[in-house]
Amino acid sequence: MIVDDRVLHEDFVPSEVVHRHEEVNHLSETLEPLLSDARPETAFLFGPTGVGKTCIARYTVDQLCEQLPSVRTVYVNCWQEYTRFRVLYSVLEAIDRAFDIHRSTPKDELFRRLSDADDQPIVAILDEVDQLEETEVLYDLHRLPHVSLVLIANREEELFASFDDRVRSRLRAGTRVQFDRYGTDELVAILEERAVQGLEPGAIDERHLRTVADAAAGDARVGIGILRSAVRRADRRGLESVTDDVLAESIPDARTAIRRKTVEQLIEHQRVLYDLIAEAGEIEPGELYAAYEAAVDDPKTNRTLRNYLTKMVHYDLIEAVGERRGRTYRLVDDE
DNA sequence: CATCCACCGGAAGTGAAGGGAT
DNA sequence: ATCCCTTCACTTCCGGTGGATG
Repeated sequence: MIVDDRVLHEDFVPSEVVHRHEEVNHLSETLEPLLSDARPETAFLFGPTGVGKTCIARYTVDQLCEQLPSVRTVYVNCWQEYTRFRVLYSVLEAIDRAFDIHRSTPKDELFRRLSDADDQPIVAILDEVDQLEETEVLYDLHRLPHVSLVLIANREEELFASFDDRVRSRLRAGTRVQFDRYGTDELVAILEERAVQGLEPGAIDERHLRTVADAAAGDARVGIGILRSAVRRADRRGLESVTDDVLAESIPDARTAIRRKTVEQLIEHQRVLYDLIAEAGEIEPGELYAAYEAAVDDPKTNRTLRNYLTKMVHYDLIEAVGERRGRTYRLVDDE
């Protein structure tokens, strides 16, 4: 049933964009000055998850590369690379200037090397930039005339709130591209395109795609996840095409899969906290700390737990209700 | 109303790990 | 082999805040 597995992967970049022409144009206009050797403004892509921000950024930058092969491009996911060092390192790595750089290399050396590498323009896509812990690195990159930035985040206000003053004032100018939730029809078209490219003809019909799109509620990532899960399930059962039954089983499956993936990224002690909160439903900090200390062999300090908890709130896994005294923690409910 | 005090989170310090220089 | 330097996860210390308590 599956012809090309990659197409059903969420970070696949299609060769043709189904919707979002307007957004693509807006972004490519912003980057256009590069063609005449000028420096583009910083571009911001805002919108909820699964609306194609990452995909459109990569697609547009790829297109630019075809017109202008000399431009170097970097994609950095700030969820993983959240320190100044790691971001700078990722950029250097992408332009092949990362040789003999290691932990003991001072950060300023990384920056110096990057500013020396000004023979070719660099376009850096920083995804999930609101996860960045050392936002000064944006100031660093912005200072370099040969580096252009494409910054991706969920909400503008929250992103700017996390910046320090210097970064905020430098980046206030810049182009904003807003992405809205897909409608069902748009999502069906996107899924159809993937099905055409990745599946055997007739593997899934339009009616089922519509069901998938409805269940995904405007989130293409969830939609593609459901599609992938349904097709695999049907394949395992030796079916020729996706049926109602298979689809019904795949929907809840794919919905929790994304969260599960995030939970898996947590380190052991964070997961203990997560499980304790899940078990209690809702729990006060004092009680949570006590339960944690009882649950593990070598407990971390209270302060470290608070760091873990704020991180997990950031990841949208748990939610803190109330302020200071009287606060409780609970899991984020799945609408 | 005054005073606790549970909790939050910033700042600075510690020590392990990794690697260069000598 | 030794010393020195870095980053990074964690700890120690502490000031601020506002609901709880009498």
